[in-house]
Amino acid sequence: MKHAERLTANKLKITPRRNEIIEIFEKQKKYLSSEEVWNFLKKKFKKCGLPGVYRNLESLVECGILFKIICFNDDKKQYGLCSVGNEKHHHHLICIKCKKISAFENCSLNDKKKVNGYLIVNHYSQLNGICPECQKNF
Amino acid sequence: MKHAERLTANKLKITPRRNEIIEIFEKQKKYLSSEEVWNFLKKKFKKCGLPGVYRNLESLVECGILFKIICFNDDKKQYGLCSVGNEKHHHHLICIKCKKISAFENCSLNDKKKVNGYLIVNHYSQLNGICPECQKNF
DNA sequence: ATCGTAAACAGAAAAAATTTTCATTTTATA
DNA sequence: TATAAAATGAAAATTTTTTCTGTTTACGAT
Repeated sequence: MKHAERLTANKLKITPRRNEIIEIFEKQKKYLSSEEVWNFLKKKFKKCGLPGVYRNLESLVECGILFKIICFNDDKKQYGLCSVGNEKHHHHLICIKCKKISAFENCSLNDKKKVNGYLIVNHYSQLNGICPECQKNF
Repeated sequence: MKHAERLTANKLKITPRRNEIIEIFEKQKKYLSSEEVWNFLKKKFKKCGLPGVYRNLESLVECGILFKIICFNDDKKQYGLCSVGNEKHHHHLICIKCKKISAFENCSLNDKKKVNGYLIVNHYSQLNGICPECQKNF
């Protein structure tokens, strides 16, 4: 599913800001903070408020184009491009050195199952590691 | 390992605030936002600032007494009491209705050393569901 | 047990990050 | 085009973190 389809399927409009945000993530190939996205965006759009950036990042997460990094130490929220989309169940693997993102599809957890008597609705996972390139360089 | 030991092992001091925060979580038996903790805490301590609450919640997470809820929708940060401690590898299962917390120890990701060529450093997981009691009531 | 000290803790105020509100503009579609 | 829904920036509000300064805790030496 293409990005534009994904937007319209979620009643989100295709705007220059959104196209540019997606392009930024495609070029950078790593996860970015809201402020980093804003800095890139300001190069293209003079008038460009931070609230709009936050709103767009959230919208893009809602429709599955971006995802939020599970991040407990950083003071800013971090977002990444979801290359798999939400067709397949998967999680993300991130490099703690260079912030590169990789998909991880071998997840053994099934929603709709029961665990400890709980009816599972959904689950989150994230693997943090060091990518092959960074293993060489450090 | 007792809470007091856990604090001193991490060079954290045992203070009335911290004892009370731990007690609040033990009594409430569910996850709480920083502001909810503050509201409970103010009943015991007249002078009690919100920054101190945030600092203590973070400290208690660092030493493994509390943990942070992976929470993408709520506007406030949420914390829960970690009943297992960090002796055993485990994750948490939370009830999306009543906020109750349960531990989940059958994690298959634990033994993974390399995934997609990445050297795995750590990982986060959280299961969201509906607990047995809430299944009856809704 | 009591005192002295250094490290850790705490509140207040300020700063930073994020979200909401509101009025205006842009987009998609008829 | 005309219209309704969605998106936007600016300003304000809210949440979270940091800084600064005074206080408390842990612990060793009396």
